[in-house]
Amino acid sequence: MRDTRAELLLQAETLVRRRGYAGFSYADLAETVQIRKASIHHHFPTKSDLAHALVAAYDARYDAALAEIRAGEPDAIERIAAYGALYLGGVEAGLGCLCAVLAIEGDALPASLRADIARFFEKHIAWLENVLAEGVAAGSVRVSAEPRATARMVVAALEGALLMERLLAGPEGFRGTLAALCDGLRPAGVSSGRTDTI
Amino acid sequence: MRDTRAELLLQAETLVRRRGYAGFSYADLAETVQIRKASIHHHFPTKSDLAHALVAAYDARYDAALAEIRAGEPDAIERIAAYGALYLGGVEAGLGCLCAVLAIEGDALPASLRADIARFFEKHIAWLENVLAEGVAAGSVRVSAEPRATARMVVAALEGALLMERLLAGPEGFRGTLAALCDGLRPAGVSSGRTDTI
DNA sequence: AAAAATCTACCTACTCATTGGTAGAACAAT
DNA sequence: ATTGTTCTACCAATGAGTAGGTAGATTTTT
Repeated sequence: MRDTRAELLLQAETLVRRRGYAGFSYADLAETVQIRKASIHHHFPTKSDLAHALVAAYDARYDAALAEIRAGEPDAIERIAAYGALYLGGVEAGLGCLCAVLAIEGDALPASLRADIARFFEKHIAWLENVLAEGVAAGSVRVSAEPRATARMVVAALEGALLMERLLAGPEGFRGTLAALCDGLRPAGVSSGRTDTI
Repeated sequence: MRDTRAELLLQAETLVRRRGYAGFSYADLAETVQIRKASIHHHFPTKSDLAHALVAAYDARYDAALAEIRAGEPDAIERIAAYGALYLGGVEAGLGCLCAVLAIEGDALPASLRADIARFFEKHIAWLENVLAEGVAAGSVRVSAEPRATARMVVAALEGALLMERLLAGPEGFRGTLAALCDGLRPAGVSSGRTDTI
């Protein structure tokens, strides 16, 4: 037995992340999943239904990952490094962030979808703000501005790096940015852990 | 007399930056410029011709802006703040970065266009690397990793912030990220100029 | 347990608007 | 008179979405 719905979600996600929301069609998806176009409409009546489902699934996966990082990693900088590593998978696979893709086409999207995407980002910012605040309290993080602004900056930097390095230097380039980002948050004098400088 | 070509470039740029490359059509453009669809093809035979012209014009404007910043502003951090302020215009107008938009839809674009976009980003990175290196030499900038990686990080952070804050907190949010970014580059102990903390 | 009704998943075969793009005529400027 | 610009009038292909039907599994009724 084959879970067509899950297969549709999987393939649609990679199509969107590769070519954008407006850049892929039900026909494309039908071909990669080996199903008729009309059958997709059975699972996802409209394209924006599909988009909503994609964001929900993507968001849920990130939720799980964030919780796991929080549970498994005590150090703030390491948490951020682990968070950054989540994006790395996208760079390696040549896929943009689903929500970044949708955010960019925002004006052509239904408002409800835009709200979902906004929530996705806000959630990440809140998570990071928390991580940073704990790190500051523990003395393992040096934040110049308020943690909130720094949290926004971290998400922005990673989203931007994923966007850019997919075209430029690939994983190599992304790792460099991640290292620079983490180094900037470390208290003075402490060197990086990833960029085996020692 | 009316410069139709320039008008087409201007309106096409805002359309792309608002809705994405695949998300706008010659019909849309024709309507906003008040011209027939076929007349656009006279100026830009194919859609990718138009895209190339858009990137070229955009790139040229940034070239000019970067040169002006370099000439008019001696301090490295202030240069970066001024560079960031270029993006702010986009946030205020609700427009994404043209090259970010195109980068995201990369896989659906002609390779030559992708090359143009890559060059755009590389140029910015090189410019920032230079600014940072000079700043380090002058003692006005503290770079933890190599300047090259930090330069990539700065572009990524600004591109990401533009992408994100257009949906979230707008100019307010963007300015926060820019401030956090600049603060992170300042030598220890020196506070921000924008975030009137004092 | 058998029969009837319903549901799920998929199909073929459309609709109809929109897509990028073309051909060739009309108009405008020099 | 020629060149550059815009037009009308198309085209074939593709877009999302619909109509209506079929095979098989499940549930409900008897």
